[in-house]
Amino acid sequence: MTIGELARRSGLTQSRIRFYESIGLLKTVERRPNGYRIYPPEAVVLLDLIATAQTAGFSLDEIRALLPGDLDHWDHEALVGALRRKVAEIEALEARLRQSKTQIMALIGEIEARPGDIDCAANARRVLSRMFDEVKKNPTLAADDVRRRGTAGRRSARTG
Amino acid sequence: MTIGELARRSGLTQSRIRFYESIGLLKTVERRPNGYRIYPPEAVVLLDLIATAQTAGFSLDEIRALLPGDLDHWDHEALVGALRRKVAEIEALEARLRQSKTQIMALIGEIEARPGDIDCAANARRVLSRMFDEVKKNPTLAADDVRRRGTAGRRSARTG
DNA sequence: CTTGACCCTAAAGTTAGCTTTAACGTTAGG
DNA sequence: CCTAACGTTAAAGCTAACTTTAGGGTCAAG
Repeated sequence: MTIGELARRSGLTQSRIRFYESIGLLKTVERRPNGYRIYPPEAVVLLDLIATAQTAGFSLDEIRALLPGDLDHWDHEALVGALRRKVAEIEALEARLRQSKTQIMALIGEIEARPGDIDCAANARRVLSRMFDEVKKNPTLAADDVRRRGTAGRRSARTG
Repeated sequence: MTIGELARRSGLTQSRIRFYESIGLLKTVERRPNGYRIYPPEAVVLLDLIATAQTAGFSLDEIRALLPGDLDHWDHEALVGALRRKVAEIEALEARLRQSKTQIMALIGEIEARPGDIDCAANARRVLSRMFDEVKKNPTLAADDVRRRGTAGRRSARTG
C-alpha cells in the first residue's frame, strides 16, 4: 500500500510516517520504480504499536530500542524490564502530582481562611511565607509534568 | 543587590533571571550608571515564588497572568480560580496515568502468562491483539505527560 | 597595568516530536 | 492537454523554558 493509504489506516500523518523513517524508527521500505514507498500490511500494526507505546509513555528512543527487527521476535526480557521501569516512573510521577495537589489545595485554604478584615498585604505575606515553608520541606516536586500539555495531545491533525 | 547575588540567593541562574525579564515576567529593574542591574531584596521572594509556582505546574505564561504588579496586592479571585483549575488538571492527569499504568501492567501479565512452550510468534500476535483491543476501548490516554522528563527537572545548573 | 571576577547584549542552540513549506515529479480521469 | 490528487525531498519552523556563545565593558586587587 502507498503511504497515503497507510496514513489513513493507521491514523498517523504521512509526514509523521516519513519522519519515523528518517530517524530510523521504521526501516527503509521498498520503493516502486517511480520512487513511491510501498508498505506491507503489517506496517499498520507496527504504527499502531508505536502510537500505543507512546500513549503509554515511551519516548521514540525507547521504542526504537525495544522494537525487534521482526515483529514476531521480541526480546521478552528487555521488554518486560522496560515495562516495569515505566510503571515505576509513572508511580513516581503520581507521587509528585499528589504532592503538588496537596500543596495547591493547602494554599487555597490559606488564601480563603484570611482574617475577616481585608488586610491584603499582611495576608499576602502570611500566605507567601507559609507557601515557602511547605515547599522547602519538600523540594522534590513534580513541575515539568503538570505543565505543558494542552489537554489534547498533538495526536489530532490528519493530512490528506 | 547585583544579579549575581540574586542568582546565588534564589538558586536561579543569571541567564534565567535575565530571560524572565526579557519575556516580561519580571519588570525591568533599576540600573547602576554602568548598566548593572540592581535588585531590591524582595526580588528573592519573587523568584522563589515563580519557581514554586512552576513546581506546582504553572507555566510562565500562567504565572505572568497571575502575578500582581505589587506583591502585596493579589487578585484573590483570579488566583484561587487558577489554583482550582490547576488542581482539576492534575486530577485529569492522575486519571490518565492510572489508565496507562493499568494497561502496562496488564500487558506485562499477558507477556508473562504465555503458554509453556516457546511459541514466540503466536504469543507476540496474541499479546499485540489484546493490546490494541484494550487501548482502542480507551483512546484518551496520557502519553505526552509520562514521557519527557528525565526524573530530575532542568532545575539544577548553577552558573557563577 | 594586568588579571580575574563580575556585568552587559543579541543571537543562536537545545530537546522532542512532529508539521509546514517549497519546489518538483507522477498518475488517473475527463 | 489539463487538472486534481497523489507522491518525493530537504530544510525550516513550532513549543517551552532556558542555556550557550560571542564579543565586549567594569571593577577591585596587587
